[in-house]
Amino acid sequence: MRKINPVDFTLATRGTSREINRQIALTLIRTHQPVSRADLARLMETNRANVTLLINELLQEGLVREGAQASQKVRGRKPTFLYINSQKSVAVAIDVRASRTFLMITDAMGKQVGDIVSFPTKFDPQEFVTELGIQVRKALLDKVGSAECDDIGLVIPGMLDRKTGFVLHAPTLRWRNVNLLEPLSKEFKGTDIHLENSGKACALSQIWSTRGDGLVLTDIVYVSVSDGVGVGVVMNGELVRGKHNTAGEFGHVPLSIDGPQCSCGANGCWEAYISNPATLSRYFGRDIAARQPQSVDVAEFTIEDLIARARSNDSKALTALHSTARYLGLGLASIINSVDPSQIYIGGELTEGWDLIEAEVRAAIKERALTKDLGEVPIRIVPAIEHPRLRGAVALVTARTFAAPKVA
Amino acid sequence: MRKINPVDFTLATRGTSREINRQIALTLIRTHQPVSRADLARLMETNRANVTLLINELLQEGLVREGAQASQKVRGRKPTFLYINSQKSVAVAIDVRASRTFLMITDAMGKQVGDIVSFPTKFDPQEFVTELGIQVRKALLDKVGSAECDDIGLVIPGMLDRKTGFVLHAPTLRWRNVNLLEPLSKEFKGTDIHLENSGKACALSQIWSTRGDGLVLTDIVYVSVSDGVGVGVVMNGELVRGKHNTAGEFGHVPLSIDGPQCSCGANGCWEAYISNPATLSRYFGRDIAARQPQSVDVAEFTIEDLIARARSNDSKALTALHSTARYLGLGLASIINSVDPSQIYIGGELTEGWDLIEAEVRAAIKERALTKDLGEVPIRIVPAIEHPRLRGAVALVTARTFAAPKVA
DNA sequence: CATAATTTGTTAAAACCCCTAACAAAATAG
DNA sequence: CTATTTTGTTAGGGGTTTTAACAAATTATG
Repeated sequence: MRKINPVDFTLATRGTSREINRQIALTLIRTHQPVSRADLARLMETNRANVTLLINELLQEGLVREGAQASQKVRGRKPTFLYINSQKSVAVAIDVRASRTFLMITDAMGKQVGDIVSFPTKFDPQEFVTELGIQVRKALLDKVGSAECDDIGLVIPGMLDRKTGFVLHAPTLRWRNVNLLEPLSKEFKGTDIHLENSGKACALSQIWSTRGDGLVLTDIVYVSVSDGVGVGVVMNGELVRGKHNTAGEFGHVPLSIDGPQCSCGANGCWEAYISNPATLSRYFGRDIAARQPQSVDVAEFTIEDLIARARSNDSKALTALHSTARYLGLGLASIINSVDPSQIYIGGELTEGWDLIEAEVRAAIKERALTKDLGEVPIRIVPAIEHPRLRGAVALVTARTFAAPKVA
Repeated sequence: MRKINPVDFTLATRGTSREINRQIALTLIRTHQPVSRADLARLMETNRANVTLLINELLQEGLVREGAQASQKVRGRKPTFLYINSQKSVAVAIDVRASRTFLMITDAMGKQVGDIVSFPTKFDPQEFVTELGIQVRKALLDKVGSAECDDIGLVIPGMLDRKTGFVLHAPTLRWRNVNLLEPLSKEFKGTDIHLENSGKACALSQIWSTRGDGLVLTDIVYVSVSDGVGVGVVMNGELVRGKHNTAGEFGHVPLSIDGPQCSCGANGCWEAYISNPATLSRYFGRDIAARQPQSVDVAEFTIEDLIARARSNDSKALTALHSTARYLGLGLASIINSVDPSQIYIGGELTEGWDLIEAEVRAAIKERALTKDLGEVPIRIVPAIEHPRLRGAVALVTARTFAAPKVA
C-alpha cells in the first residue's frame, strides 16, 4: 500500500502493460533459466500467445537468447529454452577500500568474468580516477578483449550524495565533499556509472542474488564489521536510502551514551564497541580513542591474528572476542527491534571467527529482543571469499535492468 | 528501484493501465479539489479525452461527484468542478487506550462527522467488543442516521499480527495473544475492519494528510511519547512493518545498556528515559523500575501537571523536563542516523511543554547527528487537539481507497 | 451586437496491448 | 502409421490510451 505521490507520479500509457510484463518475464527467466515459453506462460499465469509476443521483443533487443532445444521424457514438441543474454553487455564492479581497490569484470547477468584484480588505492581523487581508468581498461582488454564497458558499479566506504555524485564523507579514505562522478564520467565516456555506499550495496546484492531461488526476502539487513561498521537496510523490496542517502548508520547508534569515544566524535557508538580497531584495542588494553591514525602500509596486528590466537587458546584473545560478540548482539537487537527483518547478513573479517562467537551473539540478541520471533531472526554469515562488496557493486548494475518499472 | 518478487508478482492485464490512471486521478482530485477535467488533463500531462473516460467511470462508481460550474475570468467555456464524493461511504475511527476508548465518524474523505465520543475501555476483550458495538452503533445513529458503516479503522497501543488479527502484546491493556479481529468481524458484519499499531497508524496519517498540499514527504518518522514510546516509520512512501509487523520499536533501543530497567525487561531503553512515567519518576526521585503498576481510575499527578509546575518556576520540574528533553534528543539522533527522514513528527502529552524543551532536544540531536543535514531535520509537533491516533485510524481506511495498485 | 477567439468537454477512429481460440509444428505412445 | 500431447504462432475480439476533430459555452473585440 504505497501512496501515490501527487507531484511525481507516472501515468500509465499504451506501453505500460508491456513494460511491466516485460520486466516480469525478464525476472522469471533470470530466476528460472533455462526456461521455455510454455513454462513462462504457466509461471506468469497467462497464455503462451502473450509470452511469444513478449519474448520476441526481448529477443530483438538482445536481452534474451534462445538456447538448444531440450529433450524431455514426455511426449509433445520439444521446448526451446530461453536464457538471459549475458553477452549483451559488460560491466565492471569496483570496490574502493582504504588499503586497496578491487575490481571485477562481469557479464550482463552479473557473472564474474576472469579473476579479481586489485591495486593500491590512491588517496588523491584525481590520481585515483586516472589510475582506475588504466586498471579498468587493462582488465577489460585482458578479460573481454575490448576496453569498452557498458556499466560501472562502484562502492565506497562512506556517505555519498547520489544526485550530485559527491562523496560527502569517507573517513578511511580521508575524502570529504569530493566530486567523484564528474571525473569518472570524463574518464569513462559513454558508460553508465552507478555509485553507492558499500553497506547499502551489500544489502542490495543480497536481495538480488539468485542462489536458493525459492527463498525471496524483501526485508533484510546487511551489517558489515570492519574498520567501521556499515549497515544497509532493504524494506518492502526496496533499499532504504533516506532523504540524504545517509540512512542505515546504525553503527553510530549508541550502546551507552557514556561509552568510549567513537571516530565520529560522539560517545558509545556501536562501532566504538565492535569495529576491528575496537576489538584490538580491547585486547591490547589500549584506550580506543587514543589510538593513532592508522598507517596503511605498516603491517599491523590484525583481527584475523586475534582470531587465530583465540583459536590457539589465548584466553585474553578469546575474552576480547567474546566481549565484541556480546556488544555485536546487543546492537543487532536494536536493529532487529526497529526494523524487524526476515534475515540479517553479517560480513567482515570478524566472521571468520563466527564459530567462536555465535552463541554469545545470539544470547545478547535474545536478551534485548522484544518478542520470541525477533530473538530468533536468522543470521547468515557472508564470508570474505564471496566478495560481498564487489557483489554489491554488481547489484547496482543488475538492479537497473531487472527492477520493476516506476508506475503510479 | 524495487525488485520484482519472482514468487509473488502481479501481471499487467488489459485493465491495469486504467486501474493505475484511475488511482492517479483520484489522488489528484483529492489533493487539488475542486478541479476540472481540463485541469486534471494538464496535471496528468495527458489529453482531455482520456480524463473524460476515466472520470465517467469514477462518476458511475460514485467515487467522484460533479459540483457547480465555476466562473473564471478568462474567456471560454466554464469548467465543471469535480470532487471526491465524500458521501460515498461512512467510516469509524477507533483509538483504544488504557484509560478510555475514543471514536469518531468520518466520511469517505476522512473528514470528521460530528464530535468525538469516548467511553472507559473494558479490559476483557469480549466485553470490550460488545461495548464497542453498542457505542459505535449509537454514534452512527446519532451522526449519520444509520447504524451501518462501510469501514472501521482501529488502532491499539501494542504489537499485532495483521494477518491473523491477533493482538500479540499490548502492555497497557494487559492483552497478550488476544484474537481481536474475529469478535470484531462478528460484531460488525459486512464492514471492512483494519487494525494497526497506533504508532504506525500515526505515521501513515502524516503522509496521507492533505494539509499543505504542495509538500509531499515519502520518508518520515512519527514518535509518540506517552505511557510508552511508539514509533512509526514510512520509507519510500510505504509504511515499514517488517516481517512480523513489529518494526519501529525504537522505544526499546538503548541509550545505555546499563541504564534503568524498562517495562520490557531490558535495561536502559529509550522508553525508560523519556516515557511519561520515567519523567515523573525523575521528578519525584523515585526509581522507575520500582513504580507500582498504574491504577487507572486513581487521579494521579500527570505529566501535564509537571509541565504546569515547570512553567510556574518549579526548578525541580524544569530540571526533570530538561533531562527528558536531552534523552529525547539523543534517542531521536539514533532514529535520524539510521532512517534519515525528511521530517519527524512528535506526539504525546509531553509536546504541550515543547517550548520549554525544544532547545535542549535540538542540541542533543546535533550532538550525535552524523552530518549537518541530519542535525537539522525538521521536527513538527502534533498537538493532542489534532487527535493523531484517531487520524491514524482514519488513514488506515483512506489509504485503501487511494493507494497505488499493486503492480509488477 | 455580431463575430472571432478561446477554453471545456465529448466523440470517433487509430494504435497498442492482453486474451481467447484455432492451428501448425514437433515429438511420443501405442 | 495414427492418435495424442505439448510447444509455439497467428488471427481476431475487447479494453485502453492517444490523436484529431467537433460541439458547447463563454469572453473579447470591432
